[in-house]
Amino acid sequence: MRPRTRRGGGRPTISDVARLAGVGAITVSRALREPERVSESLRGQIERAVTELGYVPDPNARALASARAEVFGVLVPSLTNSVFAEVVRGIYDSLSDGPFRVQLGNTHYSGLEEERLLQVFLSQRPAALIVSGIDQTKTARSLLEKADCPVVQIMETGPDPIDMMVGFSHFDGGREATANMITAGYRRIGFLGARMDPRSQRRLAGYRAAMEAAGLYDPRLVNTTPVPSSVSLGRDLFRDALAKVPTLDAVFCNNDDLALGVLFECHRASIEVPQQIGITGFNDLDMMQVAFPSVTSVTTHRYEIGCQAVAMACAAIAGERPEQRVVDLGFDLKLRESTARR
Amino acid sequence: MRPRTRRGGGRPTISDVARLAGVGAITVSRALREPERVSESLRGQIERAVTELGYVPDPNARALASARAEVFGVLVPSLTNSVFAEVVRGIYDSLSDGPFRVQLGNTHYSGLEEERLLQVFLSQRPAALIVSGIDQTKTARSLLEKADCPVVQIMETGPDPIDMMVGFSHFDGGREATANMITAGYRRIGFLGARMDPRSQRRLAGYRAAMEAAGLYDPRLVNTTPVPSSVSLGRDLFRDALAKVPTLDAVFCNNDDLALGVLFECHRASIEVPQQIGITGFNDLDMMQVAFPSVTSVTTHRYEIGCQAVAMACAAIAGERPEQRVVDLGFDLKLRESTARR
DNA sequence: TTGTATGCGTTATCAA
DNA sequence: TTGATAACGCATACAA
Repeated sequence: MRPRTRRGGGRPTISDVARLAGVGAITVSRALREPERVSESLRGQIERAVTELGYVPDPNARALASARAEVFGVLVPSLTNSVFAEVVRGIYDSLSDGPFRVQLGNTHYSGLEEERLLQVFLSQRPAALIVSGIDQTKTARSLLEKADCPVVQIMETGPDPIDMMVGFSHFDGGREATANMITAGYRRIGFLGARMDPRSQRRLAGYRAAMEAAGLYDPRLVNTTPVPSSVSLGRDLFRDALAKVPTLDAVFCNNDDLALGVLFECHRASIEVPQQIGITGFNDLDMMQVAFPSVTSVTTHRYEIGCQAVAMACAAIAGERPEQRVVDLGFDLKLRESTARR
Repeated sequence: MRPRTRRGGGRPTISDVARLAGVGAITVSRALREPERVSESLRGQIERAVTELGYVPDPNARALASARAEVFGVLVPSLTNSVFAEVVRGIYDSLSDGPFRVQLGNTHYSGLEEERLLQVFLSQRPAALIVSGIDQTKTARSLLEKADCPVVQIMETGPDPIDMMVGFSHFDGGREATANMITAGYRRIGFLGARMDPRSQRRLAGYRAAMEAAGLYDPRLVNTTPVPSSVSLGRDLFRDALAKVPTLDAVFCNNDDLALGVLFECHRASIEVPQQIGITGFNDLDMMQVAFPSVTSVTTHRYEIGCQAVAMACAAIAGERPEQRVVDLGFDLKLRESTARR
């Protein structure tokens, strides 16, 4: 019956450090978290003891004792969609300095999955939560409202934020992209959309608004599918659209993958871009400006959205009142060869 | 002086459930983790109590008490590189059923970053660790060897695994891709490489082996840069290569981004593919088969690597001895129009 | 199969 | 500025 058996596997604890430094455990704890509240002499001794023992705080014990984990819960609908991958990268990069870890969840574009993951995340008492979009289910929204931590909705702006928001207007993006093609002289402008999540729906709404304003809207021009987006799907949707409306003279694509599929299909079928068909994409991936012809697209500030979301959450954690709860990072319509008719 | 103040914010605890169900706390704990070890009648009462109270176990308390967090630490060099994004997706999907969470870290292709993150991850006592590549620093390798949890190295196979491995041979991939172009009749085959991480280096080594075997190797054919890969970089590297070796008649690209950049540049400069220039990529993104002309590439089983890594780690956690510690998932060379000369 | 006592490593509370 | 004590919520060890 060994009374001093350590279950944890012999890692040095805060008490070991305290003993070596000749101080109380709580003083070590403070020296680590709020160094300015500990006298300089003790601080030195403690730092030395920490180094000598190779002490690393146990985040689990810390979270249990303080009822607060140093974790940012992040919920995105997809890990491979490069748009979200870049947002996530922004979040990680912004958080890499501080004490916070990231807990990433993939909702697969499902509201129910989001609810489930929210429950899991909440059980850890995260320091902040970042969720994608503004269309949470009633249950999810309620969970987020009750969460006693900052919440940032990202990717979109809209009315009635749960707490804070960073994003841009997908409706405006769709409208401007479409309006530009109308200005360029295109008339039978099709809409190609995959997945059709809420943000895609709002880009479609923007397209429709622009088309109706010009008296050009025709429901037969709209081609959508719930299938996830891909380059090959862009090709297929374009073929369908062309078969349905042979007079089609342009397409606004839900995203750049689709646009690329359209571009390749035009090459293959010897359809001239931008003369016979104009193309506009969305998100402005690197390849769009390299493509031949280069493709008009809507630049979105994805990485920055991630950074801004973290910045806002950190400010809230620090107790600062944000000057604005909703931040619109906007977008930029990049005009390129694919819509430069004449 | 309230003796019964709860610091944790009033969430129901396992004791609350136990009291309501009229059993001991430890029985609730068991009913949750090993239901088969609790009698059916008690199990029913406990389940009812859990539901009624909305009890959710506290993962931090659980980790502290058991000296083991239900967390898979995953280290990848990039979050946006679609190759790793898909591996990560495989990991997440495979883990979504069980109790394990994912702790994802971005090493930015830096060995030092990897060491740092490893320290952070290890402090949580993860259930398993998944790391990318086989070129860990000495320190990192030592940390991994001392970690008392399963370790899986992914993306590559090689000798001397730390614990387990899932991947394929990048050398063979590069060699076969190159050999195919030689067979197709190309002679002045250039190598285009970005980032040049260890896996890229081995693909280059495979290229070189194939070229030397055919007596075609010429160092001036090799164009590499430490700059991260992108479509635009592919275009630039190709221009450089062509300027340096005007007789260039094919390129093996480190990855598909570069290959796409080459393809677009060929379109722009009216260089015929595959007649004047043959192109082979690596990874076989969806777009490669849709491109015009379609692009030969090496399919790698990224999603499956993630799934397999999780499966192996879970087996090890369950105490099963793996039949093989190193799993080679191979690759497939997809022959397409871009190398179909004649 | 079930329960009791105790420990996990840290921080909050309150007093000195 | 520093420290003693008592949680935090759960699981291990052992006994019944």
